[in-house]
Formats: sequence, structure tokens, C-alpha cells
Amino acid sequence: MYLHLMDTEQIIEDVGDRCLALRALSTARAITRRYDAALRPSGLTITQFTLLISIARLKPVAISALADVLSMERTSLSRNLKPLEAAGLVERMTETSGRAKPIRITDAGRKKLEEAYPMWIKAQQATEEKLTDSAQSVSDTLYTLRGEGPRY
Amino acid sequence: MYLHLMDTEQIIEDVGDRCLALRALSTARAITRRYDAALRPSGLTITQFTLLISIARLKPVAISALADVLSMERTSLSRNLKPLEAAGLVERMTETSGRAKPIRITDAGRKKLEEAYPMWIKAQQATEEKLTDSAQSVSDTLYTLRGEGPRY
DNA sequence: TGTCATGAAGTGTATATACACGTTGTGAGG
DNA sequence: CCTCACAACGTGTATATACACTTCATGACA
Repeated sequence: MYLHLMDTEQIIEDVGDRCLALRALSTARAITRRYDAALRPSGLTITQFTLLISIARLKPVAISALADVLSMERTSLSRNLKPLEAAGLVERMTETSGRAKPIRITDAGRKKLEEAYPMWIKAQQATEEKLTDSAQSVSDTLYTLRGEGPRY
Repeated sequence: MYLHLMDTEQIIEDVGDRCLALRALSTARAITRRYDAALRPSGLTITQFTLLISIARLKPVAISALADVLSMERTSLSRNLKPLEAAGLVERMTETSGRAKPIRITDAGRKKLEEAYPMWIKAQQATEEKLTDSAQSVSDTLYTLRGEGPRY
């Protein structure tokens, strides 16, 4: 492992040039800002919007299962649901058996999705335009980099 | 714009299938966890590690300029620097003129980079392995999606 | 010289994220 | 029936992120 012989300048160059985390996080920040700005009139963040979409898509779903699908820590998801619950866009199903309290979207949540959808379209188109060719491949790769996690 | 005629189910499917933010953020979460876990023995997060690398690479650099390079809000960067400053890994150059207070890495910061580098290598290799071909193309794309922002 | 626009940086507040740890129903085995 | 491991969920704490607003030093210009 001659790598350990690298001096600081080489380390700086190597990491700066190759680090996938640096690139993924920079990109995520920029994308978040773009979608958040587009969605602002709706009062939703892009995280909340995609959360609503995912909950609606998966029907009543347990927190743990949804967290897996989104590659999100279960406890992070738990906290992210609070604003949505407070706004009445999702609700917990406490009437179920066991400790599980699945989540489902409410009618107000569906209305909100319809309201925000045109705003999402704008951000989505603006982002897709930055992907000349290989759009599909990149979209897939964004998942591949995630690791083994389940998809929809 | 017949899109406005889409019902909720179509919206759910469209966004769930195509949203680049959903993919980018899921990926960023997974990548962050992987690198953070690998770097844990060093006491650095991947954000802090790449921040150190970027500061070292750009030499004494103003907060605003560094924020641009990293596609990070200036105020977010300002706060992210606090733990690094407290640990003595970076320092502010208050002796400069004007309101600017450029940041630079300290000797302790360089030592920390050398200590953490082998841990970064592990996470980097594990992540690269998930990118069969097109690794370079994907790495570039992760930047392309960011928008116009400057690079190194 | 005095004013003031401009650019650089910090603060207040809210969401987003994760780990360590605690809580609580179920159901399996004794 | 009792206990107890397990699975699902929440809390405490810390970092990460961004927007709106504020502070402050400089330099241009009347």
C-alpha cells in the first residue's frame, strides 16, 4: 500500500478530483435549492413533496418500510413526517394492531399534490435540460450509487 | 398543457418514476452514511473531510468563494466551519483588510487529512465498485446536474 | 469630507439527517 | 400463564442546510 506514502498535496488532489461524496452532496444541494424554490408557492419542500408522493404510491405503509425505500434513516423519516401530519396532509393509522402505525395520505394531501405538480414540472424540466443525452442512464445511476436498497 | 388534466394517480406515477430530486437525495443520503461510517474513527464527517480538502486545495479562500465552489449556501458553510475551527483544523485570517476573513487549513488539519485518508479510500473504493462502467461519465454528471456553478 | 451603495460575513429560525438510546406491543417457548 | 427476544417506533443530541434579515468595512462620488 504505497498510498500511505502520499504526501498531503497528493491527498488533496486525489480526493478533490475523485471523491464521489463531494460530487453527490454538491449536486444534491443544488438540486434541492432548485426544486425548493420552484415549490415554494405550495408551501412544500421537495423532501416533503417526494415524501407525499411516496406515501401515496405505497398506500398505507409502515415507517420502516418507507424509510428503506427512500434510503432514509427511520428516525429521520419519523421527524420529517411531523410537518406533514401537522398540516393534515398525511395521517397515522393508530387503529392497526401491534406497534406499527402505518402512514397514509389524506384527501388534503392529494389536493396539495395536484396543486404542487405544475411547480414540480418546472423544476424537473429545468433539471432534465442539463442532462443532454444519457438522461435515463444517469437517472438509473443516481440509484445505483445508493447501494443495495430497495426501489419502488 | 393537458398535464393539468392528470389525475392524482398519474401524478404519483410520473413523479415517482422521473423525479431527479428524489433520486439525487436518496443517493446523497446513502453515500453520506457510507462515507460517514468509514470516517468515524477519525472523528470527521464526510462533509467536514471534503471541506478540509477543499480549503487546503484552494489555499486561503473567502467563505463566499468556497461556498460557490461547493454549491453550498454561504451561511451553511459558515456554520459548518465552526466544528472545524473549534477543533483547530482550520483558522480564520482576521489580519486581512476589509470584511473578508479567508479560511486556511492548519498543520493539525493536514495531519487529520493524512489520518483520515485511508478511511476515505475504503469508502471511495466501495462506492466506485457500484459504478461498473461509465464511472467517469457519472462522476461528471453528478456535477452537470448541479447547474452552472464553478468547479475547482 | 460625508454619504451611501456594495459586498462580505453573521444570526434567527426552520427543516433535514443520523446515531445512540429508550419504549412498547407481539408472539414464541417454557 | 410468564418471560423474554424481537420488531416497530419515539427522543435526545449534534451536524447539515437554507432563507430572511442584520451587521460592518470599504470605496466611489457628490
